[in-house]
Amino acid sequence: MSSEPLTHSAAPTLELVAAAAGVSRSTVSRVVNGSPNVTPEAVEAVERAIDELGYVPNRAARILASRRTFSIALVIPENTAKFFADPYFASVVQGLAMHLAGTQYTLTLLIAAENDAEKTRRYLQAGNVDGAIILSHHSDDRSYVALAKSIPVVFGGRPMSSEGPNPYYVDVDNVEASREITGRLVAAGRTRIASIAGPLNMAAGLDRLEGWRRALDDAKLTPVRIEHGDFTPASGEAAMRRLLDSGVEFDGVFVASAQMASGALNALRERGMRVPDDVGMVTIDNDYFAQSAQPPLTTIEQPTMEVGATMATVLLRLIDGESVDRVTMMPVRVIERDSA
Amino acid sequence: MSSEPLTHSAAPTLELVAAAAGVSRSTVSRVVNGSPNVTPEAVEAVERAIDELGYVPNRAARILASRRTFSIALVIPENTAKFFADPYFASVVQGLAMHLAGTQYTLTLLIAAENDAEKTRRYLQAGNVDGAIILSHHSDDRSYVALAKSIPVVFGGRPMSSEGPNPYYVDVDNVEASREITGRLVAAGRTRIASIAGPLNMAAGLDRLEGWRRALDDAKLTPVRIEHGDFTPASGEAAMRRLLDSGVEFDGVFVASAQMASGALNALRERGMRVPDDVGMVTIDNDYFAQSAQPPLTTIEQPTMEVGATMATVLLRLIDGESVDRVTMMPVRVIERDSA
DNA sequence: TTGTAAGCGTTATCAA
DNA sequence: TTGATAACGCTTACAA
Repeated sequence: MSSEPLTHSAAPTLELVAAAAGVSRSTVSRVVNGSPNVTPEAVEAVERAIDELGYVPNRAARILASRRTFSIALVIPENTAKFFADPYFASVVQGLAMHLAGTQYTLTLLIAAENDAEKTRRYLQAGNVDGAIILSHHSDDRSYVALAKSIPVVFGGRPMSSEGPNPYYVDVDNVEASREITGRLVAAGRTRIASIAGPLNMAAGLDRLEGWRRALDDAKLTPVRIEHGDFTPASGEAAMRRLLDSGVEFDGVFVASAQMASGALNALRERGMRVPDDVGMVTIDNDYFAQSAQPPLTTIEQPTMEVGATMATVLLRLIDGESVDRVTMMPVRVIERDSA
Repeated sequence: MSSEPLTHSAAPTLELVAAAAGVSRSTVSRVVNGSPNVTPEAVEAVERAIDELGYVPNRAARILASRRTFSIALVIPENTAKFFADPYFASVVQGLAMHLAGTQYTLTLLIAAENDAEKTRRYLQAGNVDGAIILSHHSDDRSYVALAKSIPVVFGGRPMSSEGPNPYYVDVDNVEASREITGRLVAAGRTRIASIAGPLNMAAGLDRLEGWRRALDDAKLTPVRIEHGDFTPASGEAAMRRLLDSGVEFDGVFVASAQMASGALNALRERGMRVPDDVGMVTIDNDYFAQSAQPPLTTIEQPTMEVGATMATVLLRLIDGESVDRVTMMPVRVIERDSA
């Protein structure tokens, strides 16, 4: 009772359009694909026919005949389970999707199951997509780096793999960004600066830690202590607890992501410590977590939407056989507030 | 210099597999598609050949020949710009994507440009997908309801449209949920209860407001005041400011989403009001916003991942021509904390 | 500039 | 149970 048969109104084919316009299928195809070698009259007639019939090219047929899929894969490793919850990724994907919406390309979401990465790899290599965008932090992106031998691949953030061809990627200079924002702590007079860092198997984790180190170096300060998290709020909270429990004294902390900072703030509050009164805090990402933290955090803003759009641009150029720089660095900016 | 030609190692075709296995293409096709009418020996031979050659069926060819696309569209209205930033959606999409990963189906992300919804509609009706999942709150989902005449469509949350065929959708009982959680405020002794509601052009906004009304009714309390937001933190903050500025006295507030509650909490804190000391607060969604709020909020937990997975299940059954209930209601549960 | 015709890699029908 | 063979709807030489 609840499901009636569906009326799949047979879509008009190119053949029908040709008949209606009084031309051959080739000509219709040319018009549809914007070939310059068609007389204005023919174009006119074809376009009218298309309009009247509501013709839409059959994607599969077009793909099969042209050997181009006009679709690109967005690969998300499954272990990045909380992927979608991360405002950074959310925004990058949004930028990506919106940019693509302005093109002929379609975005296919691919959750790469860990147990058989094989399945994903084969799908990608079987010519089902024209290119792939890999969004992950993890070091297990080796197989994807290799994938680049078969199809154009663009990474979001520098991949960790050392082998394989030089990957194409879009990123920000995490080392410089961290160094600069940690510098704000120094400028505020903090001398015992700790860090809640990201995982060392992610480039962002590694680089941000390095930036913190350099800032301390610049100021001739000694690193106080490092605790690691995985960029989630909960891990930031746990890391801060460990930091407090360790007994080391610190008056400043660089937290490698705003999400972790948010958690760290909770832990601090729990122990009665105040920011910036008792300890200064700076971080990276100007998302809701940084903006609505108590107090709002001095941080680094990344152009997340643009990162997504740029990844799309780079990939499309690669697909079109154009030459592109392997590395595209996006600018960041310091958002000064009162947490340092 | 930076981009070498790519070697698209020609993927082995079904034909090659047939040759290697010493059978016809038809037989290979049958094996690939799990037809029961093949001798074990043939299956064996074909499977070996497939393995050796690393054969993967060509999607386009398969789609073209079978008239099935094995792909479903996830339609996201562009005006739901902040879509990805919403933990609720993020989680639903995750559940959806992971469920689909276990099937033959592929998820195509479709950002529906507002200016030409036509483009999206055509894409969907041109037979490029087997079905569509519409994730939006808005009332402008009329065109999508109509879409259901052409292809199977499942909505996330009750669509607002009144015309067209009865839509299939997966949702939670927002009225009951809100009524129950608001009841916690009553149970805590609150008597002057306001609400920061969602937009009235979304079913969730409407229903949650209705639930709040009923709870007050149940307790013979008079509604104090309503301010509207759009489910984002910023809108919750603004709404709370308006509520405070209005001068009405209230000792309890039901905020229609945890994101808004998070913003509302900021506004309250800014004015020196404390939760739950001065005012009790309850909300909906047990995401990070509810969990890490100060204080953590008494709220309603929705099975977000399951909602996503269920939408996929319903859609696939529809595609397979099976009969499914128009409405699938998912259970929620109360998370009791100390904010009421 | 246009049309003809040969694929593209599958599935599906029909005989065998 | 298997194998020819004709679609599926489009692009693309090549010829005109």
